[in-house]
Amino acid sequence: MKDSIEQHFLNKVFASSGITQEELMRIIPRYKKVTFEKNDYLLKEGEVEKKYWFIESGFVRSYIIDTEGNDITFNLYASGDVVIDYPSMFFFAPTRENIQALTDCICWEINFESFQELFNTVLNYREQQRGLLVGSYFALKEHSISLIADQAKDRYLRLLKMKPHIVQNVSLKHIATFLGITDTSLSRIRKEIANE
Amino acid sequence: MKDSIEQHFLNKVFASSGITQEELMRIIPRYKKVTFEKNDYLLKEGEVEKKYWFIESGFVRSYIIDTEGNDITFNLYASGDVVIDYPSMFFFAPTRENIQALTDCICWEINFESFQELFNTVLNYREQQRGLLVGSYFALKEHSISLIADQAKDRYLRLLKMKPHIVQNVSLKHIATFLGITDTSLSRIRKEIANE
DNA sequence: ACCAAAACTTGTCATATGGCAAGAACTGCT
DNA sequence: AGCAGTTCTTGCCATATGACAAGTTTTGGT
Repeated sequence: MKDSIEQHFLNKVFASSGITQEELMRIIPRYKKVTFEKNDYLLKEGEVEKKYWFIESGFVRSYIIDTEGNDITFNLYASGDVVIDYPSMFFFAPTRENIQALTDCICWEINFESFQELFNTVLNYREQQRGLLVGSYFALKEHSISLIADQAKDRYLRLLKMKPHIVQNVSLKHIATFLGITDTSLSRIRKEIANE
Repeated sequence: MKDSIEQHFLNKVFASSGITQEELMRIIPRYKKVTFEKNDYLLKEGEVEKKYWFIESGFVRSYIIDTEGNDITFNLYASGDVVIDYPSMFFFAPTRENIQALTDCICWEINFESFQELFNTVLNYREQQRGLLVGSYFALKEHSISLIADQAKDRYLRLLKMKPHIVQNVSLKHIATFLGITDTSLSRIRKEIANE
């Protein structure tokens, strides 16, 4: 059993999910504290890793290499976020993306077997975790709509508003590809905004 | 209880999910056959409709109106697909999109209460439905990557390969906005492909 | 503190795609 | 069959963004 200071982060994660103290006592021991150093990979393309992580501290990036060899950031994660490749976790499908620590990170890891047991036996955990999945879907949907409907500048302003800590802590080239543009264009957009 | 001909579609849907005959007998009565006429709305923006549908026949489109008033197709559905707005179903959040029948449709509907009961009591149903959600996430992810990484022409070719029945049955203006381009550009792309 | 590497900016020019408007082809209704 | 409305195509020009390359600034390791 972890000491109470270490549990503090997980307590926060599961707070306000309707999860009871008794359920918490079953859930928390299933999560294991792990650390990653800057540039470590949480997942590499082609692997099947049946685990996922909550980030307590640090920044993480997922990316793919497209058909022309370009490195494209698919998602950016910060403290409090869940890092999970759903197809890998649930379909045993090889990951299509690389997930890499941008900074040293403290994470809480759970493997598929533990997850599955909690999911099937703890009602509120099931609800909460399904909610995480729906939330991921929703975020991706909003991002995808933004890619179609908004100008690059508006996409950047939206990210700046929604996730200022990401913009402040991640290099512009990664933010650029996440927004579907080049670092050159992002640089010009930032200049334009600064001159307004 | 529906007659066996009507059940044929649902039997197919749940086949190969590890669902037993006994479980099927609990699941199938929860789905209700409903029909939509061309142009009927399954869901309208701002509503909270706690149900979802399997499409047995027909075509369905979801779309949003962006900040400049443009109608943008967000998804296209055909026979065998699930039509669901996850945030509405699970978060009780007002739908951000309109979902409309493009043709007359036969669908199988289940409401949230029935879904929730089956999800919490039928293990294989739970697995299968979670799989649907993960599958939706995966499809959206691939589409989103394609929006960033591929040229419009490649996105069109990809859709043509993956969902030829959609391309054949849905008007080009809807396909165009789904691909993130205008109908004008799609028309030019099609001409270019035809001349190859 | 110094140097190399990485990150960021800026210039020039190229290109994919959009906006608009006109015409052609198709569709559905009576 | 005929007309109206919709869908699709095409031409012209505008514009957002990309590609490449050179310069500047920042960062990190020793």
